[in-house]
Amino acid sequence: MTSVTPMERIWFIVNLIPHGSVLPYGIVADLAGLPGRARYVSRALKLAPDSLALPWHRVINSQGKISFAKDTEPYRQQQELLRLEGITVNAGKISLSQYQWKPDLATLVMTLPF
DNA sequence: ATCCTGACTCAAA
DNA sequence: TTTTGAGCCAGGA
Repeated sequence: MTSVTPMERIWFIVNLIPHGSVLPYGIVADLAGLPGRARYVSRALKLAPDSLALPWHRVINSQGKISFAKDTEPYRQQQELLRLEGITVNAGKISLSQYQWKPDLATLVMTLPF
């Protein structure tokens, strides 16, 4: 009996976000089957082992903004990683209508380990 | 159990 | 459009 923990579900979803795309915390939670737990997503990313090499920078908040204070190193790092994928931060925001990943749900569900 | 914290969200102002 | 405030929900002290 293999059990997939809530945190592992989140890591799984984040790992699926394509290069050049982003996804809000709340949507990641929804796709992971954990509606209403956006804050849990941020915690899961913080605790994720580096060995997983998750594309954590592709997760932003629902307002299209990076959720780190803009005068911090993590903020600058995330902004740079996104820039390398062709995603620009204008006036502190990222265009969700332009970059948000919209997976084919029917296909996605079949790939889920949960 | 109680209180505080946070890589969140939504609605109201 | 930006800022607040209340709501939210695990974790940790």
